[in-house]
Amino acid sequence: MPRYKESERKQIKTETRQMLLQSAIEAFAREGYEKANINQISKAAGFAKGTIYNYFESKRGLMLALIHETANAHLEYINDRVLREHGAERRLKRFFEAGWLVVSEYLPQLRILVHTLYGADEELKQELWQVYQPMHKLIREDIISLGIEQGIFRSVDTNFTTALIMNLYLGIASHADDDGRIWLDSDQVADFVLNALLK
Amino acid sequence: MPRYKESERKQIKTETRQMLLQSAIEAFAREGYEKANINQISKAAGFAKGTIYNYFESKRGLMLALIHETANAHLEYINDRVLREHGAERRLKRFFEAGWLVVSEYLPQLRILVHTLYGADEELKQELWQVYQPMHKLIREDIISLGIEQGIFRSVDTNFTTALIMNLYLGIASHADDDGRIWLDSDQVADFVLNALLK
Amino acid sequence: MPRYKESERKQIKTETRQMLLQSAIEAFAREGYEKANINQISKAAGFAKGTIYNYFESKRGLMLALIHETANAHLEYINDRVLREHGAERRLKRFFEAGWLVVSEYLPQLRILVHTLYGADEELKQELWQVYQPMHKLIREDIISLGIEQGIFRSVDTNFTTALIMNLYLGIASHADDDGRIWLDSDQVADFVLNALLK
Amino acid sequence: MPRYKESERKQIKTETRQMLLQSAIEAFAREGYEKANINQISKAAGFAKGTIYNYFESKRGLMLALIHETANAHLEYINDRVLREHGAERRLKRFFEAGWLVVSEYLPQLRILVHTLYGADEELKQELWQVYQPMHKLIREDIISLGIEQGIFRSVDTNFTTALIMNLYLGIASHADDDGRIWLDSDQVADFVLNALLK
DNA sequence: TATGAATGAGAGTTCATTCAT
DNA sequence: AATGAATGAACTCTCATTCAT
Repeated sequence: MPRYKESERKQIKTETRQMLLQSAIEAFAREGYEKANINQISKAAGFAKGTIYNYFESKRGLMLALIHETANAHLEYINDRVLREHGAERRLKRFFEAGWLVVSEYLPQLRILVHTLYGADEELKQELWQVYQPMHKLIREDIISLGIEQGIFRSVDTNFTTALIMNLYLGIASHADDDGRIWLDSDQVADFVLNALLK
Repeated sequence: MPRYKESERKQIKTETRQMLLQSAIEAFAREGYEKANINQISKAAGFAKGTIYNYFESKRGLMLALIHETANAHLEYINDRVLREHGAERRLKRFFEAGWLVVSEYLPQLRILVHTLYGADEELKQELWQVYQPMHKLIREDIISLGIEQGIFRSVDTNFTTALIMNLYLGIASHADDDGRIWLDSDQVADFVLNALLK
Repeated sequence: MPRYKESERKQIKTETRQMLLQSAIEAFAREGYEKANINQISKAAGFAKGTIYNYFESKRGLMLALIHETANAHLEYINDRVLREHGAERRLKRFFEAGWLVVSEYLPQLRILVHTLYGADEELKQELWQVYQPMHKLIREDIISLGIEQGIFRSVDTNFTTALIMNLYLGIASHADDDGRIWLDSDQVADFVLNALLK
Repeated sequence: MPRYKESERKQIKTETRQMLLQSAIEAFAREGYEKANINQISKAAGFAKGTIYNYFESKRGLMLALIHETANAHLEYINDRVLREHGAERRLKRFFEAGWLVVSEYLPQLRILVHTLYGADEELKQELWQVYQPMHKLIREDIISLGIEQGIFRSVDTNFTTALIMNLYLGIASHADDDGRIWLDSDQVADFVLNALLK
């Protein structure tokens, strides 16, 4: 049941905010944070320049909000799908599978994620790093450690392996084409990793 | 007719160019291409703001020059070290080892490389992609195909595996700290990959 | 939805635009297109330097807008006064008379016109040439051809004579002093031309 | 020191100077004074940037020198041809005829003349005005006054008529195409003026 | 004399942000 | 809440000029 039965105004505000965020996602993904233009974002969302400042403190505030909302959706999406499985091997495959789905469903958001993670803006990078801790935790504990406990994975360094997997995922996903298609197959990548991990 | 030695001028010109490039490398690595300031780059190199335009056509021209010169040095560095070995397994280890050395010797250049490769600027991205073809070729033909021929690697898809390796290398290298130290050990990464490749 | 009157905004916008144009007219007339400074034009109009770009695309766009608006006013002014008369001789006199009035009322605009028409900027020149076609037509058809039809002018080449008259007008007008006074009398010039044209 | 060596130097200096001037003529005619580029002028003449400053004080000094040298050549050219005749009518025809020849032989110089005379740079304009006094004098005294004395011209105001003639000449000449062709015939223009002047 | 590397004032332009309405 | 006119710092780039060689 809906936790937030709100007044009409709040509803409008929320809708406006969502439209602005959506517009920002497209702009940041296409142009990058620095080049993206606040006025264009507002206009593309159907509002005037100033409107954005009723919902976000600044361009940076907008970016931070966007990072948080994207991360939450992203984490939930992956979590759901991974934890449906109970074996480490299938969870790993699910991870890549879900990851590939994220790319096709949330392509621009993922692009922003990659730009930020590999970009020069340290503050944004830190923010992302923190906000994505749950995903690292998921991989480390609910996949790798689990696999070791289950006796199917070699006793690898879990932090190390988590980092490798995240890097692989992001690195590959970042090369998706404009329709969200990735030229590497999720199964192949999963197999590659499994080959390195399985006893 | 000039009375001074032509070579003297040439040298001054070369030195200035190098100082400007060095300054640009630091700026682009620290701030990213968009935020980096052309005038500050000139100033930081010890020249007036206009000087940079005696050597480079534009900010973008400077960036492109930098990409090309960095790539050439980088490629040569890796090539040299990898091709000293003749076994595929040792070559792979050498690749990561040399890669790790590159990070500590050419940290800012590598940061620029990563920013560009995972950034939003498609034109620069294309440029990088092309200029780094020789490194892809090195991995694909002189390491992976070789290993398969030598009968020590499984018959993996060479393009696919090359892409994975490049992504791993860049992804991990991009997290080097400011002294160029990488928290993942080159041997461990090589082992991870070898585990996935060795028969 | 906006709560203020839409018309109110429109008016502010129109007024600002006019002030910027006026300021530009003075600057371009005084300094010429190349030397005139966009920021100073904004400042002189009482606005910050960026404001001009809310109204005009670029320095050149401002110049083009100015050319068009000036030409329209100028053409209307002359047309009105010339076509009040019905004899070719009186129309010719009126043409110079009105032309002299234009100089005193629109001195800076006329200076810009002359700078442009005799300047090196081919693009602006073309623009002017096109926009002033109606005035050539007025002279050629409503004055010279008319005079020939009315049997009072010799059968001169109408294009040729139109060109001469325009050149005379602009050449002389360009030497107006800073109060818009021309040291040649409009009647005298008209008489000179009439002497060449009357049977 | 032997004198021939001295003169040789002067000769070289003069040649260099002439080449620079020639290059400047082309640049100023094509681009206008403001947009023309000192470095390009030097380069086009086959010299380095700095060389121009061995011969001229500044860009403006170069322009002034150019104005003077052009004017002298121009004046001499016209004077010669006009004063060969002894009747006012033929002198007037000769004036336009020679004027048309000047355009085809000295097209870029004439363009500079026109840009300057109708441009916004008051200082250059003044300079031109003064340097062209002899031509005004030629028209006023050796053509118009003469014609009146000879009883073939009406008793027009000589200053006034001189101004008209100069304006006609320059205005028309300025529309020469890039090969120096003028679309108005010199005889026709002379006839137009004679019609206005002859008794 | 000729050179061309270096200079730095100054130009046009962009755009995040403010704020009165 | 929404608007959009106005702002001005900041940026890239140009180019006349200087000067050591």
